[in-house]
Amino acid sequence: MGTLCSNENLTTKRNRLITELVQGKEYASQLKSMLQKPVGVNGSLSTEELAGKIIRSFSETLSVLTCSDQSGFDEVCQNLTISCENDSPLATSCNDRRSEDSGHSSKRSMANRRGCYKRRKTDETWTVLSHTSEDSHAWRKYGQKEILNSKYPRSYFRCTRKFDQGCKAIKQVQRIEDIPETYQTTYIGHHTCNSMFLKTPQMLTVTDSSFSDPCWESFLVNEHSNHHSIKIPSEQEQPFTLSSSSNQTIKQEYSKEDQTPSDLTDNNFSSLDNNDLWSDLKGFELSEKRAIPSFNNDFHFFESTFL
DNA sequence: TCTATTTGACCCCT
DNA sequence: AGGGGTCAAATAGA
Repeated sequence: MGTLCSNENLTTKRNRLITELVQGKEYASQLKSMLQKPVGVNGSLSTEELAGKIIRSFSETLSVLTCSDQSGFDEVCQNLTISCENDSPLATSCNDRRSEDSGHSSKRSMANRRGCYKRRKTDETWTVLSHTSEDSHAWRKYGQKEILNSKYPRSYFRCTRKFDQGCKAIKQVQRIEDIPETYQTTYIGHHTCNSMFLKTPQMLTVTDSSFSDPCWESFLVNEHSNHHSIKIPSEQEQPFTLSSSSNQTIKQEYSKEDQTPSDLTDNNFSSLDNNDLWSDLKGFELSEKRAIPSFNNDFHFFESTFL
């Protein structure tokens, strides 16, 4: 991934994004065809291989968008009309002071800490409401806070891979008092750790109960640009079990984890029409309009991004 | 002993 | 100034 963050100019990055996304779409289309006619379609790639390629495509795309070349990322964000709220840099040398401190037993002086604190809200954020605060990723709680006018405290989690793989994903979980047994989970930043890729194939397994659960509710709150638009999924977009059963292979985080690019699209769709990248993407649109398999939110959102 | 969680304090941001 | 995000020592648990 690190090699992806070289000094590519904006045009190069854009082309790479387009290529990756178009490729991913094509793979998803193939996958759908294979699922419809599972026996001996084309005889080329297996469903697993296709799924892997799709995942890889998204990963490449995300890595381009979130690479350490902050200026490039900002440019891409702006061209995507994403409000990244880039008044402050996302990743400064001080942004992750804990990692700098890891291994140091002595307490840092307050003078050294001053000015190093950076809020993470400038990262891409999205919010999910669900009946559980759990998901497929390994999180480590690092704080809890009583929130004003809120009955329940807010818990703060970071990815357990933060130190060994530098994953910057964090989440905040707060129980909603108005809605029983419902948690609002705010994810900040994407997982860059490998655990995501190791677990991803599991998202293909969905239990029937997860589809039929009448109590299932989940929707996203896009916080870009402070536009808190709520996306209420269709029935097809309710594929994941939110129960805290032992089978945790399917969790909502898969959907929101990978749907972020489309999340941007869903909520900022109109604004994209006027930028070059969107025009380019539309230009790449395949002639054959296919529905992406609904068993997977990721694919569905992927489709909605481009079709 | 190691790892995870709790919790009070610190500090940034609005 | 105060709310909220993070740190890190203390504590709990495996």
